[in-house]
Formats: sequence, structure tokens, C-alpha cells
Amino acid sequence: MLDLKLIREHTDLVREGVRKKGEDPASVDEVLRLDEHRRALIQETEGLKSRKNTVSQTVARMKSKGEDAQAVIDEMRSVADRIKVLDEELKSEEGRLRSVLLAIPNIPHESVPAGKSPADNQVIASWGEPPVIDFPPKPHWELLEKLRIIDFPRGTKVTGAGFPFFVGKGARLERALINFFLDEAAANGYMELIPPLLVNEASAMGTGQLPDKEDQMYSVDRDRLFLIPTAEVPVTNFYRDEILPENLLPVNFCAFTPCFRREAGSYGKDVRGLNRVHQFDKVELVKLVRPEHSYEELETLRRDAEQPLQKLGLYYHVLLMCSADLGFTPAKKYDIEVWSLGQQKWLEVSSVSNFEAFQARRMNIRYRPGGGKPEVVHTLNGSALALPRIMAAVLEQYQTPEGKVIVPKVLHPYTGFEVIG
RNA sequence: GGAGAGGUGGCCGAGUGGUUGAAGGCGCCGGUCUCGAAAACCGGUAUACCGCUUGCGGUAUCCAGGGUUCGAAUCCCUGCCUCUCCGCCA
Repeated sequence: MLDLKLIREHTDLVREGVRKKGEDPASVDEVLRLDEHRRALIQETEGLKSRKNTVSQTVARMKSKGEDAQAVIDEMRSVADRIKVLDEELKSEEGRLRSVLLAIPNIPHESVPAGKSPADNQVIASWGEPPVIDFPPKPHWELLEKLRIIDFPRGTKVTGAGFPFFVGKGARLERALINFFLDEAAANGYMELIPPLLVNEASAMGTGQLPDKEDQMYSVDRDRLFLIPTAEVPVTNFYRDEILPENLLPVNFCAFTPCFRREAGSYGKDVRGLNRVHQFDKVELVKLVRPEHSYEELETLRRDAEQPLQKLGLYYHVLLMCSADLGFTPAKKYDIEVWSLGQQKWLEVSSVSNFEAFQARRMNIRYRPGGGKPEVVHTLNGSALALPRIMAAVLEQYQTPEGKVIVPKVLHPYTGFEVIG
């Protein structure tokens, strides 16, 4: 959610930002119109309330003196009715304003390149070399089936498509990756959280899954809860509706969770094997920072997400997302993509974003700069990392001609074995 | 799941229809005193919105949402949460 004052005072800037994201800036003007009406209502209703309060005190004084206050009371009855009507109108007007405001995307940071499609994203960094092997590489779904380390058919039987079982060394490798990523994060100063996997509506609203993206989440209707699509949701909401002491910042959290995504509407494309599943493991990094530091923190976060990839020896590159491919909430975003040798294509394994105050304003997370007036913090997050595609890349890159897989060295202490197969 | 108790400011805690944004205490900030500190004393100490704008005025907020009333922290209804007992359970 954007700052209403920003929209009021820098309307053109906001319009331009919305346009860059490829959305219609008409809603910006709608906000201004609704806000003006809202303020007129506030002035009218508060004037009446002020009078009501004064008169109520007069009534109290008259009664204590034993005077008859009936005439005044009769008069106030109609004022009270009028207040009620106005309050209802104000409330619905504020609801309308809020919903329009919630539908306006965050505006891109000045360093974000303008663009019209994903083709305008810029590759700004890469690490490693394209792996070369002297035999035809198998895609990971062939490897994992032959090695019997991930079982899709039985997952489908037990739950449905996209809910695989990890089996034996597959399970162990998954757990090794989780622990490796968590240990890396801890070494970089992130405090580990194990959050709830179900969240309520307010939390889903806070990080922006609601109201728009409800159909991407599994819901437990009976209790009005949602299975988390990412640890970002519970972790970022940790401090919702709080004013943090200044010395708490920056807050650095890491969390491992399973993530649940319905992936409605994405069938038939890039869904083979581990490319896209409904339940997957992820280690997430979240930062709450002072506004003036959020862009340095974004670079730190990116570094912290990249580091484990380097230690795993995976070839990857970093994309700076252009304005059109930025998504609704971020002001700036990097995607990290790892090379899939078996599929000969890039797989997104991390998104690193600065949301500035956009999320924090919705969530009402503030701090006191210099002990003064509360100010909204900036929030950032990044995956470090999404497990299935890492698993896919590792299996493919470290495969042998015989169809075995060599476990990367950094994982040996975690797996307790060095070869699968 | 059943029965009961309760949710008041950063914290503790008073307040059961009328200047109560809310006594008192603690904490915190400033001052007096002191060589300095402690103690003591004095003063200050919420958030959001609206309006005029160095500052001031108004409105709202005593878990949340409704209701009764001229007037609600206080009365009524619903929800959420916490605690105690019983049941169930990893």
C-alpha cells in the first residue's frame, strides 16, 4: 500500500510509477477523488461530534444541579442520528478508498530499468561456468526415478500431482540442503524462526497474498486459515502492528518451511519433475530495516542468497527485473537463476526484493527514529533458497555417465554419504 | 469439546452511566540538588486522522465488531485471545 500523502503530494510521480509497471494510473486519480470526499465527511461528522460532547457535559451539569435538561436532550437526539448516518457513509467511503489504494502497485525504484516484458530484464551478474560433460546429460526426473530418491507416482496416489515423496538418500539430501542453507544464514547473522505453517487472513493481507492472490493459496476454510505459500508471510508478519525500538533494527530473520502453492493456471508448462510442485521446501531470508539503509541491505541480501550457490558450485546468473516484470509489491527485485544442465535452461531459485514501506505500511510495522515520531520500516526478503530446483540442478550437474550422482563436497558433513547410486 | 474467570496506557493497577485519554505506582525523558552519582523533589511522558500550521484546536481509541443512551472503560449481544478445572490427545 502506498502512502496516501505521497499520492496527494506527488501525484505525478506515482502516476508515472504505476504506468512503468504497466498498470492503469486512473486509480491514482480515483484515490484523490475519494480522499477529498472522505475529508469533507470527516469535517462534517467531527464538527457534530464536538458539539455532542460539549452538550453532553452541559446535560451532566444541569442534572447535577437538578435542572430539567429534556429540551437539550431532545435536540441532541437528532444530532446523534445524523452522526450515525454520516459515520456509516464515512466508513463505507474509507473502505472504498482503502480497496482502491490496496490495488495500486508499489512504484519502481529509480534504478529499475523501464521495460515492457520479461525480455527487458537485465542480466547483471553471473557466477561460474556452464558445466560441460562428455556424455548426454539426463534431466533430473530421469535421475531421481532411476535412483529412487524421489517418488512422484506414490505422492500422486497419496495426495495428488505435485506432492512428491522424498525417499532414502533423496530425503537425506533434501534435509542436508535445508541445514546447509540455514547454517549459512545463521553465519551471516540471521536469527532463525520456525513459524506457523498456517496463517490468518490479516497476515495474508499484510504481505499481499490477499485480496488478489487468494486462489494461489490452499485454504482451511473451516478455520479461515491459509497454508503458507512462503515463509515470508508468517515471518514478515512477526512484528505486525508493533512499534519497534530503534536498536532492534536491522532485523534479520531466516526460516525454513515447506511452502504450499496451488499454482492454478500454470498446468502444462515447465511442470515436469521438480520444476513446479505444489509443496516444496524453502529457506527464506527476511529483513526489516531503516528506510535509509534498505538499498544497501538489498545488496547484502542478494549476496547472502548467492553465497550458498557458489559453495555448491552451481552455475547461475542474476537478473535485474525490469519495471514490467517486477510484480505488484516490490520496488526493486533480483531473480537468481541456476543453470539446469539436463534441461538446458535457467531455473529461478531465488527472488530478492526490496518492498520499501509498501508491505510495512499495510502491516503497520514502525520504529521510532531518534525516539521521535514512529515511522514505517522497510521490508525485504529473498529465498535462500528454493529447494526443488536446487535439487534438480545439483542432480543434473553432478551426474555421472552411469547415472549416479556425486554429492557436492560442502554437503558431505550433512549427508553422511558422497555418492547416490 | 464441556464448565468457569478475565482482557484498562511501555509495565503493574484503580475505576460499574456524566469534564475519565483515563487515579495511583513503576519505568522512561528533562530539571533542581550534588564535585559526580544515588536518594529526594518538580515537570513531562500514547497513537491515528482532520483543520488552521514554529505551535494550537478538534475527533477517535480502555481486546475487536455491533447495540442501548442526550452521554459508555462502565450496561447488552457477537467474535477473538488468556487463565483454571474436566474430557480428548502427539
